[in-house]
Amino acid sequence: MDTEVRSKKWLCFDDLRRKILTEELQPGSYLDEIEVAETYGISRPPLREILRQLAGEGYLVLHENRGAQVAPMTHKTLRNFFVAAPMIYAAVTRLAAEHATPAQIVKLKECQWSFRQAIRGGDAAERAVGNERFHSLIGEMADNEFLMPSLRRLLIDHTRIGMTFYNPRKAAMACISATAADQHDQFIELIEAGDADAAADLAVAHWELSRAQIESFVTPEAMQIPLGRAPGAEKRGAS
Amino acid sequence: MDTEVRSKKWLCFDDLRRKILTEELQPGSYLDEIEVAETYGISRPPLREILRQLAGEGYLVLHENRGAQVAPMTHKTLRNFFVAAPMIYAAVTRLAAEHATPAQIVKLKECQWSFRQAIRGGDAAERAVGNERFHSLIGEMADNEFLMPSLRRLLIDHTRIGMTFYNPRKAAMACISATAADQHDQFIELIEAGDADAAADLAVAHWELSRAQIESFVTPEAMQIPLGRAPGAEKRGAS
DNA sequence: AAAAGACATATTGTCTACAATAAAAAGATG
DNA sequence: CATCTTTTTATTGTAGACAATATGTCTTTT
Repeated sequence: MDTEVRSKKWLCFDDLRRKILTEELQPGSYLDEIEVAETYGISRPPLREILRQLAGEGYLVLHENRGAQVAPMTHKTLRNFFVAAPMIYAAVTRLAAEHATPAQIVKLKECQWSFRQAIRGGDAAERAVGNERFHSLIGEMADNEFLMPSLRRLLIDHTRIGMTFYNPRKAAMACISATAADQHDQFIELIEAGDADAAADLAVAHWELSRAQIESFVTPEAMQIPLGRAPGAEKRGAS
Repeated sequence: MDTEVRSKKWLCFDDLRRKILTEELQPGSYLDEIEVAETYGISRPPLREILRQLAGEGYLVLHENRGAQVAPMTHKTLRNFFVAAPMIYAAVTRLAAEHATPAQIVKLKECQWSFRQAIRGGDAAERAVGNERFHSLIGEMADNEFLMPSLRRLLIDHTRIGMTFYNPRKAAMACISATAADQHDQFIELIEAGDADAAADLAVAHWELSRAQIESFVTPEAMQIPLGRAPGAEKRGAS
C-alpha cells in the first residue's frame, strides 16, 4: 500500500488529463469536487491542488466560488491556435533535432510503435493520446522550458480538435492517419540524424496536414459540431 | 471583512510572485509552508493551492515530500532564454499591434507612466516589476492563450535576470534604462497605429538592447554572479 | 575510528469537520 | 400574474488535527 496510496493522487491527475484530452470530459463542462474526489478515493484538499495544477497547464479554468470548468473551445480558440501552432511546432522540432539524446530517441520510437498500434485498433481516443504523447516527447527533446508551456497548451487543444473532427468511417481519414504516421517516422529519422532544418520543414508539413483535415470540416458549412459554449450558459454536467 | 478575507489568499499569491520576480526570494531557495502560511494569515491547504498554481506558471518547482523551491536559474536556463525570447516577443508584439483595444492602450500608457516614475525613483525592484507589467500587458493585447504561457515564463526569468544584472551606479545602466523607456513609448505608438511589422521589429530591437546588457555582464569573465545552484546542494533558506 | 543502522524530529501530505458563498426555490407583495 | 424578497440547499473555501515521509543525529558494531 506504499506506492498505491502515493500515486492515487497522480492517478487522478493523469486520468482527468486523459479524459479532458479525449473529450470524455467535454469542453466547457463543470466538475463536481466531491464527486471527483470520491471517484479516485481522495479527499477534496489534494484534489483541489490537482485542479489548480491542471488549470495552470490549461486543461481547466477555475472560477472563484463556482468550481472547475474544462477549458472551453470557442471560435477564437481555433483562430489563435492556427496562428500559434506552426511557429511553436517548427521551433520545437528544430531544437529537438539539435538536442535529442539517444535515450529520448528510443522512447520516441517506442511511442511511435504504440501510435501505429492505436491507428490499427481504430480507437480514436487511443490514437489521439498516442499522438499527443509523440509530440510531447519531441517537446521534451527540445529541452527548452520557455517553449514547453505553449507547446503543452497547443497539444491540449490540438488533441481535442482532433478528437472532435476524427471520423474513422471516412476513407479520407484513414489516408490522413497513414500519412501522419509516416511523417512521424520521418520525424524520428531527421531528429536522429540531427537535421534541424529538415525537421523544422517537416513540422510545418505535418501541421499543414492537420490543418487541412480541420479545415475540411470547418469550412464547408461553418462548424457542424459545437466547439464550446459560453461559460454558465448550461451549467452542471455535460449531456 | 468581506473583501479582506477573500483576497488574503490572492494577496499571498501576488506577494510571493513579486518576491520571486524581484529575487527577494532567491532562485533555488526553499519555502517553508508553515512559515509562509502564518505570514499571510492563512492555513496550509489554501497555501498549497497557491504553491501549485505558482509552480504551474513557472515561479516555483515542487518536489515531492520536499516542498516548494523557487525556480532555479542555471546556465542552461539562460541559454534557452536567449533562444526562445526573440521569437515569442516578436510574435506577441505583432499580434498586440493587430488586436489591441483602446481600453488596453489606455492601461498600457498608465503602466508606462508608472515605469518612468520607477526609473526616476531608482528602485531596481520597482523598475523590474514595472517592466514586467508593461510587457505582460502587451501579451494580454495579443490575446492568444497559446502564446501567453511561454511569454509569462519568459518574463519571469527576464525580470529576474534584469534584477541580477541591474546596477544603478553604472552610468551605462542609466542610458540603457532611458533607451528602454523610449522604446516603450514607441511600442505604444506602433500598437496604437496598428503597425504590426514595425512593432515586431521594435520588439526585436528592444530584445537586442536587453541582450546586450546581459551579455556585457556575462561575457567578460564568465558569470560573476551565481545564477543558481544545483537542487539540494544547499537546502533551506537563502543566505 | 568509521560506517551502518535505528531513533528522533521536523516537514510535507491528507483527512474530517466547519464556515462562507452562490444558485435555486418558495413565498409574499404590488 | 409577474416580480421582488427571503429562505433553503448545495457547493466551494478554509481551518485544525492527524498520518506519513524524509532528514539529521545518536548509538552501536566491526
